[in-house]
Amino acid sequence: MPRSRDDHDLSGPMLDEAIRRAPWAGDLRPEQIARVVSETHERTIASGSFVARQGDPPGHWLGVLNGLVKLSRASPAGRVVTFTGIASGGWIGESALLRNERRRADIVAVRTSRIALMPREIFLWLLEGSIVFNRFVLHQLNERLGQYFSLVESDRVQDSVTRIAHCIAALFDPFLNPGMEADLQLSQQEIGFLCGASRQRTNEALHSLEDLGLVKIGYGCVRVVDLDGLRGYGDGVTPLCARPAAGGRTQPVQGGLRDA
DNA sequence: CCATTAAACACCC
DNA sequence: GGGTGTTTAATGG
Repeated sequence: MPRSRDDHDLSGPMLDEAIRRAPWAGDLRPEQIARVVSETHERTIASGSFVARQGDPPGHWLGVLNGLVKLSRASPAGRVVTFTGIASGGWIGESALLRNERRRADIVAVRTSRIALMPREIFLWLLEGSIVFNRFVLHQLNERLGQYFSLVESDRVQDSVTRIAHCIAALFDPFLNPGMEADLQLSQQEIGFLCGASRQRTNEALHSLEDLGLVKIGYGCVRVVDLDGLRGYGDGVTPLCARPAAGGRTQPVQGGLRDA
C-alpha cells in the first residue's frame, strides 16, 4: 500500500556526503571537494513553497537532497504548466546559470524538501576546471532534451493514457532522478499538470493503468508497480524515455581542476 | 453526436 | 483541509 503523502521522512544524506558522492564530483581532489562543501548550504523548503521563482536572478545550482520539487510556470491567467519533477539526488537550475539570465520558470517544492544551494561562482568554477563536471552537465542537458522529444512525440501521436504512462515513466530517468521512489507522492491534480491532462482524464487513465497492473493508486500518491510496462505502454512505438537500467553513468576521465 | 473539460459537489483520508 | 470520485453544464470538433 502506498504511503500517504504526509508521513515521509526528511532524512536523506547529509549535505557534505551528498556532494562527496555526487556523480559530478568524480575527479575532484579532497581540498576541492572541501571548497564546494564549505560554500554550498542547505535549506528546507516547505511543501508548496518556492525554491526559486520565475524572474529571479540565477544565484545557485540546486540539488534535491531529499524530497521532490517541480519546474513549472503559471500564466497570468492562472493556468499552470508543469515541465518536470526532480527527486532526491537530482540537480536543477543550470539552464539559467549557463545563460546568466533570470529564471524562466518557478521551482516549487511539491513535498517538504531539503535543497542544496551551490553558489553560482562555485558552479562556474567547476565548469571551468572539471571535465567530469562538464560531462555531467552535458549529459544532463542531453537527457532533458531526450525527455522533451519523447514528450512531443507522445503529445502528438498518442492517446492520453499513453501520455500519462510515459510522463510518469519519464520521472524515473535514473540519471536525472536517481532517487525517485516508486511511491510517487503526487496528487492526481499534480500528475495532470505534469502530463497536460485534466484531472478527470488523469484519474481515468490512472485507473486504466492500475487495471493493467502497472501502478497502484493510493491516497494522494501513486505507486509504480511495473516501470518497464509504463515505458512500453502504447501502440508499439518505443518511447524515447526507455533506456537500459545501467545507462547514464558519467565516465571518469583525466582532467584536473585548478584551484582558483 | 461525441469527446472533453471546468466547475461544483459529496465523500473520505 | 485537501484529495478523490462523480455529476453537470458548456464547449468544440
